[in-house]
Amino acid sequence: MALENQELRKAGLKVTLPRVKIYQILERAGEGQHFSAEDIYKMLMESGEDVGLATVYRVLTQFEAAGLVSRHHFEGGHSVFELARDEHHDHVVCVKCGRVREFVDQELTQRLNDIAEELGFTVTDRTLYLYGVCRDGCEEDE
Amino acid sequence: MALENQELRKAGLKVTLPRVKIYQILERAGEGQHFSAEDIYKMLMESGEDVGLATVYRVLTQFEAAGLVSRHHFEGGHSVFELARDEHHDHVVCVKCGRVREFVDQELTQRLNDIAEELGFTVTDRTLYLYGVCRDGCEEDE
DNA sequence: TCGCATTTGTAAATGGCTTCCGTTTTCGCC
DNA sequence: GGCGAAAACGGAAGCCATTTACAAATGCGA
Repeated sequence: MALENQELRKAGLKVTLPRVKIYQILERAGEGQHFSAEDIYKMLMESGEDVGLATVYRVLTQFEAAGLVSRHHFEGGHSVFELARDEHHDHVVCVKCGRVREFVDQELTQRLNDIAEELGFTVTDRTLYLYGVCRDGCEEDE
Repeated sequence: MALENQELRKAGLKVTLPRVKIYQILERAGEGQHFSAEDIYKMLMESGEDVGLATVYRVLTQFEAAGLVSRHHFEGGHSVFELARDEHHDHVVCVKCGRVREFVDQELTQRLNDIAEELGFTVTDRTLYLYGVCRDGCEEDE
C-alpha cells in the first residue's frame, strides 16, 4: 500500500483516496488490460467507493501527464488506459471479439526509425494498431 | 466534371451538389492533404455553397463506406479525411509544426503480417502514426 | 492541531458527430 | 420535357465522451 503512495508522491501528486484507488485498480489488472474511464468509474462504484466520474477523468489525465499511465485511442472514439511500462508495445485488436493483444518487436521499431530517418524526421512516439481477426475461433465476446 | 459523377455513380450514390462539391474539394487538394469535416464545411461556406455540416458528415461517411475516401483518427480527437488511394500508406506527424507526411513501405507491411501471424491473427487493416519532429527546422506552422 | 492550497463531487458546459423530420432534389419512366 | 416515388438535404435537436465551474471537503506542512 505504501507503494502506490510512493509512486503518487514521486509524481508530485497528493495522496488522496481517489488517486490511490484508481492506481490500485490499474495495478491489480496487470499487463495487457485496458480500461476506459467509464470502466474504472463502474469498478469504483461496485466496490462502494464514492468517486465522481469527473475525478476519474482528472486523475487519469494527471497520471498520464506524470507518466504513470499511457492512454490509447482506439479507432472509433473513447480512450483506454493502462499502467505505463518501460518498453514500447503495440496492439492487435480483433474486430470480432474485441480482444486486444500486445506485442513488442525490436525489428519493427528499427524499421520505423529507419523510415523516419529517410523522411528527415525524428520519432518520439507512435501509435500502431493492427485490426483483424483471431485465426482460431473467437465468436464469443471475451 | 463528368469524372466525379462517374465515381459517385459507380459507388451507387446519386449525383447531388453537396457530394460533387465535396468530392471536388478532396480531389483538388491532392495527395497528402487531410481535412476534417469542419474544414470542408468552412471551404464550402467560403465558396458560397450552402451545405449543412450534417450533410458534410453524412457524405464523408458515405464516401468512406464506398471506399472513395479513407478516414484517419489522429491522437486527440476528430477525424480527418483524404481521397482513398490503392496503396496502404502510413503517417508521420510532426508535433511541432503539425505537418503530416506519408509513406509506403513494403518491408514494414511484411514485418507486421509476420508478427500477426505469430500471434495467430490475420490483419485486415492498420493504423500507424509516427509522432515526432522534423529534423530540419519547422518552427513555422505549416 | 490548524490553515489553506489542493482536490473533490455535482452539475452544467463543450464539442464532435449523428439523428430526426419536414422540405427539396434526383432520375427512371412516360 | 414533365411526373412522382425514393433518396438526399438543411437545420435543429440529441447523443456521448470528456472538461469545466464552483462550493464543499481533504491532505499535509508548519
